[in-house]
Amino acid sequence: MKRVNSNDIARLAGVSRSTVSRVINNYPNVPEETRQRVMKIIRENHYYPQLSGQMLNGMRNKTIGLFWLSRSSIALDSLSSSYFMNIIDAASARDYLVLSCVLDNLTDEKNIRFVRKVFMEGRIDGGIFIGPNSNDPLITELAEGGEIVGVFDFDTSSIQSTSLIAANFESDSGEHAVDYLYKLGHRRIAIIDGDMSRLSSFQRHESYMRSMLRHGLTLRNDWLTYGGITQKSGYQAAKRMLESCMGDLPTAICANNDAVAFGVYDACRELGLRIPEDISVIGIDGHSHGAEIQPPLTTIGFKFRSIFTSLTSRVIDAIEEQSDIPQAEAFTGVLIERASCREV
Amino acid sequence: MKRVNSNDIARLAGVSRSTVSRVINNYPNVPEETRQRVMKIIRENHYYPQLSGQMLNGMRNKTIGLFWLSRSSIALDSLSSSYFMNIIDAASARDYLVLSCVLDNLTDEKNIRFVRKVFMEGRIDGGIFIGPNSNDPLITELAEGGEIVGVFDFDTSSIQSTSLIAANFESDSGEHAVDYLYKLGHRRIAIIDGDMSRLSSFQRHESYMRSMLRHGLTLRNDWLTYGGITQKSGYQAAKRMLESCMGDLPTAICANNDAVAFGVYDACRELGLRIPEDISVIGIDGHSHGAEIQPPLTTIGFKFRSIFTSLTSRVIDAIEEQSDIPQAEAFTGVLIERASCREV
DNA sequence: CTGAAAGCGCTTACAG
DNA sequence: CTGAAAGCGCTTACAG
Repeated sequence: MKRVNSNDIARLAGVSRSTVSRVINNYPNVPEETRQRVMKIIRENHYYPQLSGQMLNGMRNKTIGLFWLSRSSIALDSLSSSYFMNIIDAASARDYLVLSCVLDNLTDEKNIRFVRKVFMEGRIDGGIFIGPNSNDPLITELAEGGEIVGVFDFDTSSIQSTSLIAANFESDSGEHAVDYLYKLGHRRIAIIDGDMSRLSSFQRHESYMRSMLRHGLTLRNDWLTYGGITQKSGYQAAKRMLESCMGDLPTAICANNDAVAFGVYDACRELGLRIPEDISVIGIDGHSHGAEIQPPLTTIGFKFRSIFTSLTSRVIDAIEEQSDIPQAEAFTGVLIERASCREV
Repeated sequence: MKRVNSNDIARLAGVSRSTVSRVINNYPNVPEETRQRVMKIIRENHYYPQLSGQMLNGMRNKTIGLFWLSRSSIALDSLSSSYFMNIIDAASARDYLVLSCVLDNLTDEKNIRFVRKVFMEGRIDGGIFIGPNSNDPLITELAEGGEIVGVFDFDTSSIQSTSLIAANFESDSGEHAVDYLYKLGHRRIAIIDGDMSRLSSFQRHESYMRSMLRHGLTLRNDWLTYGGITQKSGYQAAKRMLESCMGDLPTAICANNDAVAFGVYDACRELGLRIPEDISVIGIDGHSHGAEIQPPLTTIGFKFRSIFTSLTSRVIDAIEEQSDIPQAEAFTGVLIERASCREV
């Protein structure tokens, strides 16, 4: 059962393959009558132009690659699954498809070769990376090689290539968090940092510090600790930190993100600390789970749908060679005041 | 900056394009020395064969389409996000990529055309559908047209095409649930059904009934209700059902799946019913969230990773034209006894 | 407005 | 073991 091709359609419609192609690609110089006739034959015979033929002529694939890094942190996270949905939706709205890949890291030679291959084989018109280290060399290499690359949470300052497109968090969410706690009367504030190789974690760290210094608060070593970006790492960091200063606790904890804050909840529960009675907790992200947990988590919330829609659609703009595409956009967070922080 | 092609490699290596192709495709009749020389040139020049050229010669794409149905029920569900991961992993282990599409339904003409197009354009070698109605005509059409189609939770009994591959739940999970409650002494058992157009919901319904009848239990209309497959629909169904028989409550509720069970929890909380003191609840699925919720949910658990790995790898087997591929596999659930059911 | 022809990048009988 | 040639299914200058 041979699949019908443009030759068959041409013959059946009594035109040349050129004309069939013109109809398919909506060339203006085809009389309406011819167009209708050809379209009818196409429909009747269930003809679908083969992508491979089209691509060989330099046409676009209409596919973007989605590269998810650090599987462990996203596996069971509803926030990631909605990221994913947002990207598919945004691509779909532009008539693009999404090829999804999950990678543990971008450092193994095997993974690097894999990503290069996906780009170079002509499978995708561009790619989006979620969760890479800031300044990852492969991403830079691809962008400088002219590939269209979108990245969530990436430092573009050192890269000139216009084919690198980023969507980032504002750089001062940490300040908002500390300022809010300060306003509630907190002076004894602990900080759990994330993964410092990620732009957002680094920026949050820096902006916590800025606000602490601005308010003249003491940066106590036993109240500062490195965590990670997962709930588990937040739990471990909080437990370690709180146990080390049990007689002299902070009154509030800034968690690098909401998942880490959930980990802080776990640690507090285990140590018998009530939130917010004994200790206040503030996150950053606006994870939907934060509204369901007890007590509901106060956080700096972001509109992830907008972030990913913007990123995806700018990547597609770049693929379609539009001009004046903003290379990096930083999104603003807003305080979502729930019940995990109290006045002191 | 022209991309290097097989001609360039041939010239640089002092061989013909035929030989370059033979090296790339691991033909046996190439002397090791030649192979090495060609490979070296390929690496040095960062040559990647264009997929479109290869496909035009009938080679495989090494891509499978993943069609997620009923977006609403999967959007924020960690179970779905792990389904997804399992499929990508299983495909990746076989060197296949996954093109992901999300669709509300398979009934809109627009969606039907979209799916047909993805298959027919030659983008994918086969596809996997998650969450379609049992007996969906499009899936039947594709399979009978010779496309390789894998489906999760699908009735294959009326379809002869060997290119249709299914992974299903065992048909008697409902019996396990009711039998367990019976063993705990429950005689007043309520049932919340799911979406009867899905094979699993229908089978669970039937097997609840079977067990109820076998034990001689009364099927009371006010204790039977239709729900859906989401937490929200479970909440609504449970609330409606419980409110309608407040003076004469069942002692246990069988929820069509774990998400529905979570909805039952919500309804019970709202109505002031304690689980399991006032009413026992049992789910089906083995959702990880069930272990975290209070009280931890007793359920019939499935190994989703195995289900999706099996489905994906059988689809790839079919793509690669292997023989004796099991067309439908039914997976067995095991009782996970937690704290939501008590003895009466 | 339209067709014949060239060409995109590959693979694979075929012939040697 | 290897190359020249045909061909996969399309699009697009080009010429009319």
